[in-house]
Amino acid sequence: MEESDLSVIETSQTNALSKREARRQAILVAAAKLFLEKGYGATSLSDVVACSGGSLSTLYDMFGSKAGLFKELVTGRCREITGALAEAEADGKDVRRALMEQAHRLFDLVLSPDAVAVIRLIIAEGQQFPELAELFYASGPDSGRARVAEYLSSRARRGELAIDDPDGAARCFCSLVLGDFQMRAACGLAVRLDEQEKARHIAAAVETFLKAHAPERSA
Amino acid sequence: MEESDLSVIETSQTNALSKREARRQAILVAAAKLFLEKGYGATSLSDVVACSGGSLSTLYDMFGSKAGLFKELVTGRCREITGALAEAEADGKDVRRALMEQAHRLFDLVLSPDAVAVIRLIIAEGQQFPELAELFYASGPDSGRARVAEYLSSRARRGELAIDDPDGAARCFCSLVLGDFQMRAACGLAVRLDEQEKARHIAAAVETFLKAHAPERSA
DNA sequence: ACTGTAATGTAATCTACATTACGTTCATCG
DNA sequence: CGATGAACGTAATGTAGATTACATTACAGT
Repeated sequence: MEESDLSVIETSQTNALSKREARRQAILVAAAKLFLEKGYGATSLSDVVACSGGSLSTLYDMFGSKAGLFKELVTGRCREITGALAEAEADGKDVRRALMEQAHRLFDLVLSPDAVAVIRLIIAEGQQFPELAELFYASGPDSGRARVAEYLSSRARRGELAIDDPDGAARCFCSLVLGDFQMRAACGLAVRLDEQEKARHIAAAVETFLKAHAPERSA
Repeated sequence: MEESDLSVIETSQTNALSKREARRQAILVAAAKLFLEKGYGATSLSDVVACSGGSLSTLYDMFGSKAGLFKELVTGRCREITGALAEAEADGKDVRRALMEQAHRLFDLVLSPDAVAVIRLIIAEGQQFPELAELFYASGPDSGRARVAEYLSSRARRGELAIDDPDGAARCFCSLVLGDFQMRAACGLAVRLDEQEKARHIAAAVETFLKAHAPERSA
């Protein structure tokens, strides 16, 4: 029975599943909007349902509790956000250009409204959900930093940079690029930087990094 | 009547005031402990009173509301924390030494449990209390950065550093020193650094900064 | 001692949810 | 068609906590 008419079963099941999946997504979208915008405590599940359509009962059926919905939401957002870092592949370019591009990517990603809202939530609810911070850091900043460190190492091996502690250098690079903008944004302060100021800041950060890690001329 | 026996009036008034003041302080201390430790939402005013002694009525009489108590508490903490930066005065020392000392001060201050708890609260309740972030940044990081910028300028004028944008350089210095430790701490992740690692990190930050801003030899 | 004022303790009020229960609707499947 | 189970909507239920009201007490100034 399970094997014979897969097609029929599949269509019906995919219909059912996709319906359920659609509800699920709708709830997650609504929850994202409300949680990220108003915070955990200030968002009621009735609000979420009012915004997503569907019923409270379904929400409880799917997520079990407010905390369950929240955790699912934040972990999903973490994956999305940190996934956006993966596409680097700048092996042929010269170091300055590669670092500039990486710096822009990093800056834009970390200061995107979504990422800011997520980190704000993680900080705000860190007492109740300590797992979230660990998860976020492991999948985001830490793996990103490791990638940067690896890149720096490879360039150091070719003599294009002077790096003795790749991990420290990577931290240094990220810190220079991000400055205190992330913290300011997390605090809710408007980070007002037009494109020109942003470009100037990033260029300065990269130049500082390069100057500090320039290979010795006489060696 | 007002002028004649000031002393008597004063003693009685100071007694009364100091009593009131004592209550006030007790409440603020208890509130600090609970708010900083458990967060705004998770702390009830009954908890505060239970911890401070006195009565709920007095609390309301003095602070008007939960939000009022919170604001008073956080602004007070901001003043205390940021006040601790003021004593620099390192004019005779050489640049490296002065920067090292400043870096240590900055690092210890920003990562002190109190400062971490305060910034965590500011971030968590930023939606409800946007003033707090502005106040904190104005009195803390911004004025601190300005002082660093001024110092760097003065050394640049003497040719001991190459600085074209003092404010940018100050941001750079602070970012290098703090790394992402502040954000990690705010997220509740344990920042495990023994004294040696800390010293190494700070030394590396200062060296990086100096290398990037060394005055040109051939000029 | 007498009075007004500030401080206390207790308990009532009110509101806002999280969570659960239940009766209804609707589509899918046999 | 009739049954099964998901999804729905609504309305309890229960709790927690902010805020207020009130009756009582301590105490300074006369």
